[in-house]
Amino acid sequence: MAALSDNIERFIKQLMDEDTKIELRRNELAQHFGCAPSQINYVLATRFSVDRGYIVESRRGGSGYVKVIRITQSDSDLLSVLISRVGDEIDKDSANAIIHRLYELSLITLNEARILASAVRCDNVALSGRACDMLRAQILKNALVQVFKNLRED
Amino acid sequence: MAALSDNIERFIKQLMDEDTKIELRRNELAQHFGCAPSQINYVLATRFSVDRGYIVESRRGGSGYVKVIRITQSDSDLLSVLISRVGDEIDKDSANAIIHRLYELSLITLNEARILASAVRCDNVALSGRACDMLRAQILKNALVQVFKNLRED
DNA sequence: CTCTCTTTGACCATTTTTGACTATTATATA
DNA sequence: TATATAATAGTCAAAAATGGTCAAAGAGAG
Repeated sequence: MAALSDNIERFIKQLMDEDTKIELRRNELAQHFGCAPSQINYVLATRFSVDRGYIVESRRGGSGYVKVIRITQSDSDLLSVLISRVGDEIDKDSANAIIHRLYELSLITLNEARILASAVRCDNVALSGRACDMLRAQILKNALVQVFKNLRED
Repeated sequence: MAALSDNIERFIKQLMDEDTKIELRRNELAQHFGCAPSQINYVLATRFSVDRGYIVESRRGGSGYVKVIRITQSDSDLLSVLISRVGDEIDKDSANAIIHRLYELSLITLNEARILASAVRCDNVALSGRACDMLRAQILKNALVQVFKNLRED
């Protein structure tokens, strides 16, 4: 069995037992487990992905950190549904429909919906239809993650 | 956990809580935080930039000082200033500084700031630096218009 | 034996912190 | 008044403190 990764995963989940958000020091953690620091990244990438209901944020440099945030199960389900719905490219109408839905579910406010819609408009941008759809998909997916992250933090 | 710079930033902002203008002694402040005086310059440069809505003035020599001034502007002025600041292309850090400023001015909420920042990230997008900066500028300007439109409606 | 998942390590990127050297200005002194 | 001195602040590059990436080696499961 792949003990190390599982142990690290368990350790992090224990830390999160009561809180939905914790802060780690990558190097400390690696030292604690006597492994390479990049091992921590591996665990975060494989066990704490968005699909599994987690969001990871970090900052480098002096007093840098790694934050792990848990989103609720139902939120995470919806999030992954929406993300796969968006896919690699999405046209403007479908994007707007998704934004509208988020608004109706009260997951975002009217202002947020408008900002999102404007971000996803992609007109005035010198990109051909296909490239535009791909770009829109990327922006929308980034924003979706953000929306759900916000939900957990409030 | 919080970095020295973060603490100094917070300290200065507390001093400015009610006033739009304060005066500091660089060396005193450095001593208070037990750090190199140039650390203060670092904080001023990274956290109190014009993009973030501050102006810093100083004078050397006997009874020298450092003044920090928060820029205040009417909304409509601000919109045009920001739009021309964004221009036809803008890098990520400057864009984030502007978003941060909108948040500090309470013109957008934290959630909105995050959505905007994510929309403007442009990573994962197969675009070269220059094209990316142009795209970012376009998205940001669209969103700015939206933000200020929303303001008028509330 | 092969395939996949894990683990490591060398190299990269970012942010903060410090220090040596420089520039400016008020004030005391000749 | 001219000059020296002390008191400030600024600059810039190096060092320190983090975290990230990616490809290759290792280990287990079938």
